[in-house]
Amino acid sequence: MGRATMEDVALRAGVSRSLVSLVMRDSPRVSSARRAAVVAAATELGYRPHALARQLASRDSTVLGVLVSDLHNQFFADLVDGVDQAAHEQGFSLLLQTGQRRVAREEQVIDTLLSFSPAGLILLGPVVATRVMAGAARQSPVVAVTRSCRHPDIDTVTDDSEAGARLAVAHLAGLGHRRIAHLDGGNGAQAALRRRGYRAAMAEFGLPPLIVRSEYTEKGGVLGARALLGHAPATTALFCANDLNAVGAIAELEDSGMQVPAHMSVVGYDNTALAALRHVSLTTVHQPRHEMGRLAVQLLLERIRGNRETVARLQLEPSLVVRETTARPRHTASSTPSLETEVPA
Amino acid sequence: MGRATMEDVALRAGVSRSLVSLVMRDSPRVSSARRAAVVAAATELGYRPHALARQLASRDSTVLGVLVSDLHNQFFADLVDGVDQAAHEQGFSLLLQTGQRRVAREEQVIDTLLSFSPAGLILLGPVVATRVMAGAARQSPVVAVTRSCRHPDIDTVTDDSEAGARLAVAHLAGLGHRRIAHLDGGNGAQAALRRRGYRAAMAEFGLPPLIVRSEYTEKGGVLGARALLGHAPATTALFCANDLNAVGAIAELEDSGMQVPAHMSVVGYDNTALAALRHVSLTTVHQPRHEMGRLAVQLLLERIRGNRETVARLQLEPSLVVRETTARPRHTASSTPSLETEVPA
DNA sequence: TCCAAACAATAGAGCGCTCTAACGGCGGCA
DNA sequence: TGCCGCCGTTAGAGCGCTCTATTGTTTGGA
Repeated sequence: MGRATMEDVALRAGVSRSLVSLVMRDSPRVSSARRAAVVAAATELGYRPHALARQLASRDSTVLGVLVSDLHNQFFADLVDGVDQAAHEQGFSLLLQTGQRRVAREEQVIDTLLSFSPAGLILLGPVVATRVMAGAARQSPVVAVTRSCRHPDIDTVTDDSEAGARLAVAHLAGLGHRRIAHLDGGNGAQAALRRRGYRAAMAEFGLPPLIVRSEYTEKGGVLGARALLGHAPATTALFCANDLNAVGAIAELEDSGMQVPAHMSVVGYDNTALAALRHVSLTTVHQPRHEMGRLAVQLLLERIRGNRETVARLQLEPSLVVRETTARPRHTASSTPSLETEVPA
Repeated sequence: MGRATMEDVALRAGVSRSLVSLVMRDSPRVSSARRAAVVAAATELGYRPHALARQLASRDSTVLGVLVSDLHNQFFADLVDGVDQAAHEQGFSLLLQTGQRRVAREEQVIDTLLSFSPAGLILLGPVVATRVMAGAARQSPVVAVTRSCRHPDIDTVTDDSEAGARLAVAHLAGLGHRRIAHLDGGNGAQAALRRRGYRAAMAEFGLPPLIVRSEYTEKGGVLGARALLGHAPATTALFCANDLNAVGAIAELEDSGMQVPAHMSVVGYDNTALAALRHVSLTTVHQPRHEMGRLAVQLLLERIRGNRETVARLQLEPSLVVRETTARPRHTASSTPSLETEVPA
């Protein structure tokens, strides 16, 4: 397998190794004659620069370390995709490992990633302690995505989940709903913010909040909806922790003979491909995850290239995507005329 | 950021660099006294071996290059997850890039991955020409997943898609269906095999085949179902290219007033998380993708460790997962009694 | 005609590690 | 007592590249 080295190319082209190096790096100060000779020799030998050796010698890396919480979750897969595309455009490669939502494993992964001295580190939905991230930040720039964190050395990219929750509540209230419950995301990332946004929005509309403990999974949605039907059967609308949770809730509602949206309106969060499926057609809050991945890379590059020293905390605006799981409540015509003026079309 | 080197540790521990190297590699022939001193010095300095330098010097890599076709597709995300777990267990890291289903990009990605001289290359659903894979195989062991390929240097992991197609048809025929159509996967990986399996199985049951050109996407399912309803409205069962395709088909069927499975039974392929959603509850053919990812790593390690010289072509047996989108046809009771004997329960 | 400046090319010292060969010191054996 | 072999340790030569400093070689201006 012994691949050709720079030395081989130099020998064949009748020049020094240094000259080959210059050609490989597209230096302008090489005569076109020599350049041609080197290029010819290189292609003849099938030469390809050795990335590791290059990075060792030049001590700047073209690798970005990526820790992703969980690839089973479509949301993170999309984030990785955004990261990959942006990195690819800038000539970077990804060294990727999954953390499986376990703290110990994440710590180990961060350690491994750092041992490659990457140009930067991107943490997608990390659950590890801020202290650990800060430790990593002393070796290499770090960006955390979907995880707010106040450390001055760690850039973050998140969506404004409070605003997102408000969008959902406002939409439902605008349709005339008054009993709007929230199946929350438990201890998951951003769950606290969505809860807070929900509470604030409900207060704003003068409605009583009702939060059911749940989590970011389909099963969580099933159980949450079941609990809700038991405790508060009069509820007419549901704001779910995320799309997966919403789909679970819908399944449970339908199993108990209710129709969505006729008997219950449901809103999800994330606007994953799942929500967009015609068979599901879920009204949801859009989080621009592809864009978030791209931005994470951009922030990293700013640090790598020394264009920025101060911390960056990007918060993207979510938007509402109305599909077919939300509608006016059925029997509340008498209580909603005042709101109708706000909903022209 | 200047991190500690082996030299620093050696100096601090009062030993040679070579000795530190031995300790870092857990060599047995180091006195426990010196070992302790080195370990102490290393932790004090926060020393971490430099993976790149190590690989350059020892010329064996702990990195596996991974080309993944498309992370948006849950199927591939799951494959990557399996690969990641197996690799992690064996102390390998993944260098990952996506090919976006484009040949040119895949070629470029393979080139980039090789420039890191990885221990091996895993191609998940590649669309690139066999010739290119063979070229890569001269630099490093290569395993292709979900892509059969006859080259003697390229190991493969696939499912037996012909058998999978047969499972689907046998299930539907067993329920009493006679007009079973297939929305195919076009030029996609394994699509030709599923077509062939479908044809063979239909022939086996003495049924007339009907193949509608489609693709591995939701939209393909929508369009395919529409075309089917136009051309062959008497069809009572549908075997779809994959789950995504099936979900699209179901949406279209429901939009045209049909009920699944009352008016049309639908079977998918892959058994992705999507199919398992209670709201979808799709009968489908299970492909053990997590396992396939693990096996890919295992094959690579066999080559890397020199335990095998001959080509390996693993073909996994798919299995049928019956859920709620398949049932007996409605009005064909008179034509099916002969089949009922085959379906005891 | 001469020298400075500009340009092309190269030598050689690393980058942080591994690994072979060799070293010194010790105990065991004749 | 002398020699051999073993063990723990180390020197030093790379791995394939980058990059600074330096050497030649032209060119242009005075």
